[in-house]
Amino acid sequence: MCNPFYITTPIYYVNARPHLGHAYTTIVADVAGRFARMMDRDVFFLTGTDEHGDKIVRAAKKENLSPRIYADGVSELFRRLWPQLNIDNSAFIRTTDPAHIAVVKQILQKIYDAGDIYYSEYEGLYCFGCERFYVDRELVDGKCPDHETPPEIIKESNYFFRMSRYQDWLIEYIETHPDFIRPERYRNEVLSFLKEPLEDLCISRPKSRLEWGISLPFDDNYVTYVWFDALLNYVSALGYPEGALFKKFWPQVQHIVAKDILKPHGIYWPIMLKAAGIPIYQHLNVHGYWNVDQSKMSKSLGNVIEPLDLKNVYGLDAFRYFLIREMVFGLDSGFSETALVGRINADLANDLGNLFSRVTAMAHKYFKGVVPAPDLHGDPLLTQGLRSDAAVAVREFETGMAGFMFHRALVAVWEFISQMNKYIDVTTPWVLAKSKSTAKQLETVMYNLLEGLRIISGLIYPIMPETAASMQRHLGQDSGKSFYRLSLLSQWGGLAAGTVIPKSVTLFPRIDVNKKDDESGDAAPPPPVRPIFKPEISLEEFKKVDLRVGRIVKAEAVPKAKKLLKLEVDLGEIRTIVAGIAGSYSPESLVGKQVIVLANLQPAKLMGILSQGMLLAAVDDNRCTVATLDGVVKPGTALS
RNA sequence: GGCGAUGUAGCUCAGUUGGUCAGAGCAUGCGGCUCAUAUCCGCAGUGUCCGGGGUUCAAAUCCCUGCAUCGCCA
Repeated sequence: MCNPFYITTPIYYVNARPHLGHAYTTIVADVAGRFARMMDRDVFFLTGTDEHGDKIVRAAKKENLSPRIYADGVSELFRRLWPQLNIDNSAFIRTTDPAHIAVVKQILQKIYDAGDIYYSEYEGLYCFGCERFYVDRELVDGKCPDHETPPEIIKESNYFFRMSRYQDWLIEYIETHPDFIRPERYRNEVLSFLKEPLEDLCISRPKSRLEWGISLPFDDNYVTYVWFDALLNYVSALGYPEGALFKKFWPQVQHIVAKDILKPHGIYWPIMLKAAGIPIYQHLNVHGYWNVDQSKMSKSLGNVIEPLDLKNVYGLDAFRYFLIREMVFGLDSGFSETALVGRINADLANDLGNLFSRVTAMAHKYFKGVVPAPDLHGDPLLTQGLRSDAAVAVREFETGMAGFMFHRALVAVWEFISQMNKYIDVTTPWVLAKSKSTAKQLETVMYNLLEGLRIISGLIYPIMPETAASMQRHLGQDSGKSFYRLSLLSQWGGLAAGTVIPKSVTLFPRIDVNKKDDESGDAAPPPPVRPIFKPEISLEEFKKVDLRVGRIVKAEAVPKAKKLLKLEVDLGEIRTIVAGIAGSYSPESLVGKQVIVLANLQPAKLMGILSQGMLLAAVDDNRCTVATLDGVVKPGTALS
């Protein structure tokens, strides 16, 4: 195979858990990737997670985790979601991967050496509470909107990427490549933004403010601005600059993003590529938002419905179909259970499912499940009718898919499904079956219908891969083969006469809307918020942790420290432990308490005191509770 | 505040260069068929094409203006 095709989703920022928007983008990428396989192209499909930056540090702090552990946990949530959505990605990149970090440094150095990065001092309004700069218009009455305190003017030096130098180049590039950014509305948005002078991009953060990032190769006092780091994943994942994947797939790349990150992808990214001497990507495909209408969600799952949970209720293929069919790529769409059920009943159950069921049932009734041979010399109305309709459907499907107008591709398929239903009505196989004299016509009609189903099953493959395979099996085909290749679908007559087809099947059960309403009478408890767990470890790894029972024998406040207490704890031997629990415990209340101590933690100095271990405690909204035991045991007893 | 987009049947939306352009799907009503998941097929609608003004023989389609919603920018 040649003709490489590279498709990407954005790497998702791990400050939030996966939601419908992430799922949509990734399903679209999956659909585009599977379509490329239909075209016999060699596909590389990349997704992953973006993990650096101060928002991650803050999100981690909220959960009382280190940025690394926190990012590991959320990244894992994404990684585990994709198989549930039948996402066929080739790789999953993380910006914390060492290989990615190395590429970022390499490219930064290259751009720096070329003179497109410079060092400069500037002044800004900084809120120490938020640990970030604000511009005037973000302030409320001159105060930070979160902390309601006036920000301070501070000076800071940083590195800047000379984007302004490439402004005219980019404008010209977009104008000479009309569908570089599509749909057109987003291209216009970028162009209108570029009418104003482009400011250089600050691409560093001093480590005094932020440590969670990739160090600049030419100044170790700074880390890289998260967008500059993140965008480079698209090339680092391919092993830039010498990797075989990079050489094969770049720049045959289609990026897919939601409209909120148009600017980084439409402006920063092409300029970064240009500055780094890398060929520019093919297309940026921008989609809109899903507005979730909670009022049109049934309450049977709880008060607030996660749209993603509906895939478990109604089936994954139906869910994928709905997302691809309902949203006009580029525009916003409404998401509701009502709309989902409407699509399932009308399009999937009534039109496609029922068509499949009635045709295969007739094949059994009239031919004992053996595909008859068509009579090619009969009435052209019978022999040719569906043939040209199928050709039109395949052609329009291809145009729609290739142009990222997925809903139009599906409309074309459903037009053909409708023509199939009409064909049955016109040819009336049940009448033909009554007389021996019309046996040939019946054979032709049934062959054409079964052949039409074969083509439909191939066309729906990228959107509903499971249903496509199921249809193939029920047409007596080997569903493991690449039946979805467009070259096979554009040719009529691929189904062999004599093929034995299995019993009829219900592809999509109809959903009884009234029944659904009855069930939703009582409000169920809200679904629990699933916590973020750290990545799995082995028992061996856990055994490295030495937990002991300790008894606090002495406790005193540490001078000048708000939160710290100095404890002496009996673990069989007396240890000094400094614990940050003064906000919740007075020293005297602790003496005599039985606690759990991490005994083999590397000692650390806190306020000049060497702490030889750590108390286990649960922290909830800044209040902390020390872990104790259910009964009294000897100090120094190990926990396991 | 600047720029731009959108405003078409109950709902979701098509309508390329002004002249069968007043449409599709869903929902509604009626009729037909019985192979099929009470499914399918046919028929029927209803619309001040956001309001107002203008250009033209002719405007949903072009221009101006107002309103509403949304987006980007400041």
